[in-house]
Amino acid sequence: MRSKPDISLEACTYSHVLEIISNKWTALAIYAMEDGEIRYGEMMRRIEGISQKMLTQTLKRLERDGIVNRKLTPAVPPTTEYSLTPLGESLLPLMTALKVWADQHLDTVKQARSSYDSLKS
Amino acid sequence: MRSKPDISLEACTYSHVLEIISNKWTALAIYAMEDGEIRYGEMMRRIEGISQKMLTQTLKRLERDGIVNRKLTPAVPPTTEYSLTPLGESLLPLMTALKVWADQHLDTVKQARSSYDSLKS
DNA sequence: CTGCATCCGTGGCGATACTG
DNA sequence: CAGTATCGCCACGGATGCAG
Repeated sequence: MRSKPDISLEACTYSHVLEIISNKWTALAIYAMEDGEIRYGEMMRRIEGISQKMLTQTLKRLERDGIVNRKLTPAVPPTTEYSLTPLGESLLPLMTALKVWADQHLDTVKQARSSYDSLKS
Repeated sequence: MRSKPDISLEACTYSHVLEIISNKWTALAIYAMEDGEIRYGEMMRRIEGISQKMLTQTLKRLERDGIVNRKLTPAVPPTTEYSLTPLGESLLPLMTALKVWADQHLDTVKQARSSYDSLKS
């Protein structure tokens, strides 16, 4: 019996979720907002090593996906508050689950890597 | 008041998990193995659109991370069976959680995207 | 059958400079 | 303060050909 392809990128829904949250800075941006509203500059200061360009780009994507709310106050100087939408907050349990797995198993992964690398050297 | 960065890529453990599972074909490869051992060629046939190079590369990474087991039978022609390790199986609940979220909220994301795009056009 | 080697295009990301 | 614009690097991934 020969099988036809039954696993596709389009049909695999969790691949699409990963597209949303797997960008380099996305998880950190969400993490910065989990306690409520936060200003652009405050995020810059809290997230180590992020550039203005990447913060802007990351937030824009999240806003487009309906995960983040952008509240602009046009004054001089202007202020912008970012916060999670209900949709964004629904991601938090997922992130937590990832974190739990990480805390339990990341050491094992690191060990597997180093033993694999030492064998192949 | 916090003025120092307290969120970093290194310290954020779920960023590391994402590095493991967020490659383009990784989720699909794991998905193909969730029912048990499967041969290389069988995976090629089941996963739509994957190339040999990417399947090999994906499996190698997963093997290095201790997520996948590789059982080579050197015959003519050779056969190779891939399967999830216990560590790999511990990822399945995570994938399921992603899938559940996807099924519940992916439509909302798509709507948010199209309404965002129509506003910005 | 199960890979590895190579070329190459695309896009993510960083650094820097500029603006309302 | 909160962005935009531009340049350049490099890893990811696709296509193709070769090998044990």
